[in-house]
Amino acid sequence: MLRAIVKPHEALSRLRQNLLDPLVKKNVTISDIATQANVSKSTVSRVLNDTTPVHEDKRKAVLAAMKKMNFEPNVFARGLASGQSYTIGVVTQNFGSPIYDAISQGVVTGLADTTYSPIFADGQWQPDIGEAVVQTLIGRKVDGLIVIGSSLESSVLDRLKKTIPTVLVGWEVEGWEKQCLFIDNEQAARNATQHLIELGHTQIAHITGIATHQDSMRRLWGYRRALTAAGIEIDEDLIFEGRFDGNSGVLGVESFLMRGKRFTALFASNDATAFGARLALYRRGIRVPEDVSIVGFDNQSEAAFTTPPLTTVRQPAQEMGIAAAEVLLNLLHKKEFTVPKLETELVIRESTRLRGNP
Amino acid sequence: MLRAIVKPHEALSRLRQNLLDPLVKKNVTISDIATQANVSKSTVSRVLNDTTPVHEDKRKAVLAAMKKMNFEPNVFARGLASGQSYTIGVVTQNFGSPIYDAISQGVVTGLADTTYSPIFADGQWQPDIGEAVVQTLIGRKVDGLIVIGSSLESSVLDRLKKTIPTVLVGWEVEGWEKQCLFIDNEQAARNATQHLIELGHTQIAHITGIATHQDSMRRLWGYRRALTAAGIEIDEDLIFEGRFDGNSGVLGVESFLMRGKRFTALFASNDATAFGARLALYRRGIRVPEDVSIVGFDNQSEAAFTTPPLTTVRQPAQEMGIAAAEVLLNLLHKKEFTVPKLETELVIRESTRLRGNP
DNA sequence: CACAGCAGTGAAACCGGTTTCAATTAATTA
DNA sequence: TAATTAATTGAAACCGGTTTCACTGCTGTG
Repeated sequence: MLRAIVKPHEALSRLRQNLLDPLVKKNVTISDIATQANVSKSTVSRVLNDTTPVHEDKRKAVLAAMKKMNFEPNVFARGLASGQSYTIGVVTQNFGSPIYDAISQGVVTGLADTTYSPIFADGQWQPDIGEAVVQTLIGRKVDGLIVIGSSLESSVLDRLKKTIPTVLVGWEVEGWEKQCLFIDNEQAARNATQHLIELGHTQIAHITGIATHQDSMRRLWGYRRALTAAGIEIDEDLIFEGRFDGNSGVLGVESFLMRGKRFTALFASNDATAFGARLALYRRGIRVPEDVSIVGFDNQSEAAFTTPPLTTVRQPAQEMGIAAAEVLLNLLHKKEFTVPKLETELVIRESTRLRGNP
Repeated sequence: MLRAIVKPHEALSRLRQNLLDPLVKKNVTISDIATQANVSKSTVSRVLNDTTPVHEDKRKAVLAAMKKMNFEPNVFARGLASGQSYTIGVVTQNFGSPIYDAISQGVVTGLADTTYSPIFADGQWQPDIGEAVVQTLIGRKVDGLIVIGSSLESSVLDRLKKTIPTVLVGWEVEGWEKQCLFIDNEQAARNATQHLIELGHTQIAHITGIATHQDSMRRLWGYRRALTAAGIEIDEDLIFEGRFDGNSGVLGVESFLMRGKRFTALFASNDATAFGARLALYRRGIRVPEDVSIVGFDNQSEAAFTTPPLTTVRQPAQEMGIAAAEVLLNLLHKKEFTVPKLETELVIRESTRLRGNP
């Protein structure tokens, strides 16, 4: 016994819609499916979300109808009713920086084939912009947040923690152990410096990143620790405060040279800085690696093609992004999980070699 | 005469909500504002959207109430009712490529301070992925689309054209003149090659990008035109098919050298390729620019710090992104506008110089 | 002075889903 | 075989806005 369950007003509204705009492909709604499959809206919704058991026959009928009519649930209706948006907000420290872009790309990969989509926002290196941007994302009802780089102040973080599931990538924050992905910058920097020491260098310069930036501080710290551990006295004049960009590399080297500081090796806080440093040396006719060895950090794609190819620390950026997506997904589904340990790797290329005669 | 307009069920539901979850900051809705300002929901909505004139007194009352209660309209409810999402979908050719990232960044900038937010998706260089990704975005009810790079097939484009306001950036498509932003790749390539010719070079090699890619074809074409115009015969053996990456640069140069082809200058289809080429020359002990001059394309940030700094064609990537956002906004608001003309610029640095003795 | 026209407004329908609640039916237990 | 329990299911409320429609005063016109 078939029944045609059509509410008077629903039929009317659909009719009117079609009359007014006959060219528009009418949107298939859950009600259409219900009619087609001869069940109620409720049942269709149940099949859709798998919340309550539905008799196999009906389930099949519903699925068939959905397929046949090419049904796609309306995200707004769904969001309004359920409160979920299936959207993840991603705040990046800076759009266009190789390392943050790579992490972002990882997030995209990690979210592919899930029901969630990322929506990106750029913190532009400024915590207050970051805060505003988070606000916008929350206004857009994102289900979760991934914050790349130390783009927020701790007060904002505290608030976030009780507001919305959040994962931090690329920086370590106390109290966030379960939802925080980062590499051991200090150890990595130590390894990098150690590599130079093992090659016989003792006069090793360092150009830092943005001084207040966590990565920068830890890399500087690792550099110091390596030197100290090797019994090499730290010369503060061989440390230059940079800003993570090519220009800092140029300025740093210029500064050392103008002050007559001697050094046979240089550890740069990131690859961009290393590129700049390499250029400054080139300008002075100082050879790499014959006269000065250089180590960078990040292993951005260009590092393999500089002259000479740059020895650098590889960050598993892509993997971090993927892992961040996974952790957040687990958080959202309240599943148990452990935060993966992320390892860096020193990629030895041709910008470093045994120290020659001083 | 004040009236307390509170629907029984609304009051009840709010009460229950608060009882159940007293810690949760209850969401302020349009009804709350209506009650507070002593008007109807309709009026609040009118103030919110400025659709129908509202008496000044009431408007003020409503605005005051909204401010006082810190009201933010629910995007889902709004989207469901109005059909607008205030979201722009951005499909990029490839996440992580400097040039596309820069355009994306421009879009972000262009959309800042508007009511629209971008939501990004990565086409991963593959048209079919691009298509899927567009589908997802449409499923998310984006109000408009920005497609960066030639990431879609023309059949898909045709469909898009009648479905949703779309702007194309970084590629030219017939029939899309009013909503298409691109640079004159051919002219730019011609200028770049011309620059080499003016420096006295006649044996000028070229490494292309992905052969089927529009940018690549046009740059190749510009290269040919410049040579022909200068009366230089084109040597097909001096053209190598690359893939827009560093490795292509290495392979290209290796290929020329192994076949004993002589050249004193090289035009690379992009900077990444130029970097690779420069490395290959370095490996062979061939100097730049003394023995070989190199010109790249894109002016990505690293180009200024290579040894020597790379002469290259600057693309106004950021500006293109900004312009794309503007054009789309105008499209959405059905405003008149003209598509801005975007100019490239040859940035002459130190990788090119007068040809020495052959 | 009667009537058309317009600014302003509230009630209620509507957008398209989810979820609660009660009812129906089938299966299980005593 | 009667009573109880579990599995399914539909009706209706609800999410929070927008928009249509009808109605109230006022103003302008003849």
